[in-house]
Amino acid sequence: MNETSKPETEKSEPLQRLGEIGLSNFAPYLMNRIMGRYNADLRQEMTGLGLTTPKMRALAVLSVIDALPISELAVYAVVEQSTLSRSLDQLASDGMVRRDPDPNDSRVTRIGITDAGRATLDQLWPSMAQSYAQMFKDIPAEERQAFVTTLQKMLKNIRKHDF
Amino acid sequence: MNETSKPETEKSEPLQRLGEIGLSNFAPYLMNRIMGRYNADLRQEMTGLGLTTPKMRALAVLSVIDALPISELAVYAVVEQSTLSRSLDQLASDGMVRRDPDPNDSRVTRIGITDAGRATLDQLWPSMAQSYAQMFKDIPAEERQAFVTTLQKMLKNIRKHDF
DNA sequence: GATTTATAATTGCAAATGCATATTATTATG
DNA sequence: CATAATAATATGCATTTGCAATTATAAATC
Repeated sequence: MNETSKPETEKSEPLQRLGEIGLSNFAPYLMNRIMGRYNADLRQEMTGLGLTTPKMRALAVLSVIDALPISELAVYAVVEQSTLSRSLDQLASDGMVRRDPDPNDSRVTRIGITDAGRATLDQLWPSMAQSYAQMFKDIPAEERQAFVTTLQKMLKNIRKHDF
Repeated sequence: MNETSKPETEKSEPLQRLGEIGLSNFAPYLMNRIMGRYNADLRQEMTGLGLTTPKMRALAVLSVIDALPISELAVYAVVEQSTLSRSLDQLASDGMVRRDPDPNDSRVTRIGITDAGRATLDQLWPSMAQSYAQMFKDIPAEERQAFVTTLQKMLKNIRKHDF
């Protein structure tokens, strides 16, 4: 038996509908809404730096894990492969990344972030950190940690790759 | 003094960088990545029903809160106003929503979901519920509840409107 | 080792997106 | 009560996006 805070009038249906759950209790809705705001807030800053969301994400990932194959970068950065390909065109022509051929597999292109790329990301980082702080305002460290732990489990549950 | 589970080698910097936090500890990254997968998984199902992400979100919100002004629907559905306007054109011509003039303010158009709209959403719902279940697989009810509670706080922290 | 199958990356193209602006209606101000 | 400022929605337009197909390379199978 699973206990709930308040006993419901009915036993659980085979499939509870969204109206019954309510938007504000439906985690995917809340997450989409929060990230929508976060990303929209950031877009403004990015525009000033000549970045789009995919370009920013690519740089952000590369600042942590450099020299990734494009296909892996697409997964980490959560950007469609074809979109990423074109974003990399722009980043490369702006001197923010390099395309290096993989020595072992000539199908693969590895992407490296340049100093200029890091510098641009550094300019954006304060805004990202600021939005991050705003998001977690008044949420105690313990709760934040628990939240991130749950997120890590969720990612493991739904990701298609091992990274 | 704030205590952490393990004492770090250094006192907290004025601005910790992403590389130091690590992607897998950075909540916005994890959330974007999880929702990216969730949305991409759903997109496939939606395509078969003639829906796009904005159209689906509009229907999902309307299934819970009907007769919303377009501007409010845009906030709830996390879709740009102009994008939503066009999505509603399509939904209306497919008979999934109605545009009703607001009796008190003739600038406002209120959107109502039709039976056909509900029926389409019902067809999609099993996939959404399935992705939802997959996301929270092996995560106990208590932890899910705590997670949602944190999300609700976060939304309150970053939203621009009172709803 | 030739042929099939699978993988990485790019590109053509139609559709979707977001910004800035236009249009219409409402509210606030002088 | 005329006029200016604000608000809701729609639309023009350039850019971005995602899907499907293409190209090039590698791995698997016969």
